[in-house]
Amino acid sequence: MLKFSKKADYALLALQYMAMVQSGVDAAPRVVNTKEIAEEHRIPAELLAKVLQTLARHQLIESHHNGPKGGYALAHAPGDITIARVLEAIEGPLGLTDCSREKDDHSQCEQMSCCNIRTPLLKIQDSIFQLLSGMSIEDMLVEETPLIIVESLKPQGVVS
Amino acid sequence: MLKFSKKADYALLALQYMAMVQSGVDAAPRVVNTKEIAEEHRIPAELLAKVLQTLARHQLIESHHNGPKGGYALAHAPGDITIARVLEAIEGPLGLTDCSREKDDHSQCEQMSCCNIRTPLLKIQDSIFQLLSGMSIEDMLVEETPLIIVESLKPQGVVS
DNA sequence: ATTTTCCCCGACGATTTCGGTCGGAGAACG
DNA sequence: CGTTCTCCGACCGAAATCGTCGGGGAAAAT
Repeated sequence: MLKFSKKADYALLALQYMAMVQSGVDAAPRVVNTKEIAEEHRIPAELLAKVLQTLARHQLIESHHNGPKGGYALAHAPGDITIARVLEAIEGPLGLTDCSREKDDHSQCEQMSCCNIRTPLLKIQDSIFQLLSGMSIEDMLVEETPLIIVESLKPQGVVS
Repeated sequence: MLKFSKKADYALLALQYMAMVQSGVDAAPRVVNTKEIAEEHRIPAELLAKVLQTLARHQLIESHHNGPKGGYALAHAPGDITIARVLEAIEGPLGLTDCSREKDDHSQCEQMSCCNIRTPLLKIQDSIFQLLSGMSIEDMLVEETPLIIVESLKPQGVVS
């Protein structure tokens, strides 16, 4: 039902927390560890650990494995970490249809050479991607979140 | 990765085909059967049958079980069948987070009473819903699909 | 009237993904 | 030097999904 996975939820939760810590009173690059985030949000620590290392592998956060004082820190400014990037890091390249990112092999969509819904779906997909790229971790820090309006216009020349 | 299920794809394919048939030369309420759609799009007939049953149960199409001349027909005008309705019929109520449609029982999100990302995610969810509600089966009939632009503005009083 | 063809509904099995858990390597601190 | 803490990769069960099959009812065609 077009739902985020729990890993994606945990990733956003963790990133928001890390941004909140870093943008707080102490601007120093304080490092937070997995356990702290897990206890703060009441989520299983082991799973969060895996999520965080995935984020680290995709360069969204930096891992400081310095023993007991180790942990993670944001690799970029909160405004540069968009939700689209987070989702792509966690759940792979996002796309509504299977025939979105397939240019090398024409395996699946050969069945749909007669596919009439491809183009409009790609339009929607682009719009969603644009939407997710327009919001970043920084926008999750303030209480009053930014407003996003979606305007749908049909340029079919039907100027009423 | 924010992907449609195959059943949803099949549903959209079938609805577009039915609309195309009905809006074609013969405006008569011609009835198409499952086998015809399945062969036209090279998809397994049994699964498509189940999808069509679901769509009929949700009043999106009407079933005419009239023996060999039976089949399905759209229950509404193509412009009234939005993608959001189709998705909700196939995959249940759509929502990005688990805590979207829960007002009676506060089971899950009790863990996230300290959830700071809820509000912005709900905003995104509303935008996506608005997006999916803005496009209908009718928009999938024309070659040049309508354009959907997403505008993200941040009314934080920062009038630069 | 019989047969065929269609819609309808349930149950079943296989495959993939998701959620969750475990033990191992490396670095700081006592 | 050993303990403790961290990150890291591999592993496993549970669950949803995709696809299939068979039974039943009703209307048209034969």
